[in-house]
Amino acid sequence: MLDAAAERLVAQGYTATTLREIAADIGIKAGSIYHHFESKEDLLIEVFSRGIEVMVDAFGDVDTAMNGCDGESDRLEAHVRAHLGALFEHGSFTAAHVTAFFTAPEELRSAIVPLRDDYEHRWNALLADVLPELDSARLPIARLFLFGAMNTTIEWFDLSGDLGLDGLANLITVQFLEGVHALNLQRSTR
Amino acid sequence: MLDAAAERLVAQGYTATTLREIAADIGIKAGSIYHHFESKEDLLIEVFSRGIEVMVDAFGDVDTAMNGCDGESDRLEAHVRAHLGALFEHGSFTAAHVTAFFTAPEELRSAIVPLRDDYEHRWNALLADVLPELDSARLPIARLFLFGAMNTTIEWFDLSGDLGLDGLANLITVQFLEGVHALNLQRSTR
DNA sequence: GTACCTACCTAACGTTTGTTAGGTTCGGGG
DNA sequence: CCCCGAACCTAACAAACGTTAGGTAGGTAC
Repeated sequence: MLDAAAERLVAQGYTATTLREIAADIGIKAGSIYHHFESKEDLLIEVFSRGIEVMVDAFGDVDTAMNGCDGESDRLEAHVRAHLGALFEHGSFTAAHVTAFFTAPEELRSAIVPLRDDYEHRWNALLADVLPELDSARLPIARLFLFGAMNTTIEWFDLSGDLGLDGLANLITVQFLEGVHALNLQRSTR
Repeated sequence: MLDAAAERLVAQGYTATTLREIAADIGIKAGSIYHHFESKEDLLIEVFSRGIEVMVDAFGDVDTAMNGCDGESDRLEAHVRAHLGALFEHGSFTAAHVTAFFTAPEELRSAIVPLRDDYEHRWNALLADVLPELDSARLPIARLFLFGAMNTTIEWFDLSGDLGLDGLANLITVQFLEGVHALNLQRSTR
């Protein structure tokens, strides 16, 4: 049911996602949803929260898997890969979060913002490690550029194409670190 | 009235934007809108179209203003500045387009897509000029990265801050061309 | 003065939305 | 066997939506 809600969110945004549709998707009636959640807002808060949980978990998994043994740029690429994985490989929760979060009403958003902040802080810390020479005032901006590049991929990236998520992660990372010119060196650091 | 509709679109997305609200914003009643437009869809198609018009016009103005006399990276930066200007300085049409387009129903979107394609082709041509050594298969991907960085600025950039749109355009351009490391060289090419 | 047009309003229509109250089914525990 | 709770359904509610028919005010043209 949370999966169905997430997919509707991706396709239609907050307001256009109706409880009757979600219910129909899983073969029940709209009123039955209220046995599990107190309201539409309650249900979709859960969806958005899980979207962040998936991202945070993926981030943490990478951190524990590679403890300081690899190069910094490989470490960054692994985290980019994990973020893309959250977007494309772990259901629609993260995709729903990224696409529909800003279509949700303010009071719902403010309940989620603390979780978002936590994830953003992790990325800031990672970027501070990987790019120690970068002006700390520029660090959040660099992160936002990177997020922009990663998150808009849901609008165009074809999972079934030749590139694959590994290739995409490599492309985004080298482009981020070294600029467009480096885009020719495909899979160079792999 | 189109301005009011655009601002509602930015704040709430397609479905949550109601004709009664738009009408109230400009001091008339909902029914009166139908004297100017045939339907809600008709009205919002006009808003989305103008969002692209603003971008295309800004792009064209730069092209005519600087005919080959400047360096390629300055030319790119000028176009980035123009795109950001369309987002922040020419009403809410472009902002509405970028944020709410994907929340609109399919049949509306398909009426707008040709205009979007036109704008994207202009950028592809520009990037092919500025980056002649870049693999042409990677060119649309490079453009999407750049669009991602530029368009997500509406979610975080503070127009009243110290940086300004000129500074932001410079930051995005050098980051795009040379990678994050270049972010320290603020306003270097100016 | 009459005719007409533009811009707006009023009042309602049918539909859809989130939500709720009350009822049904069914499996497991005492 | 009885009871209870979980999971679901039916049927309706008030509110809000896009949309429409018909009416009104004010200006312009002849």
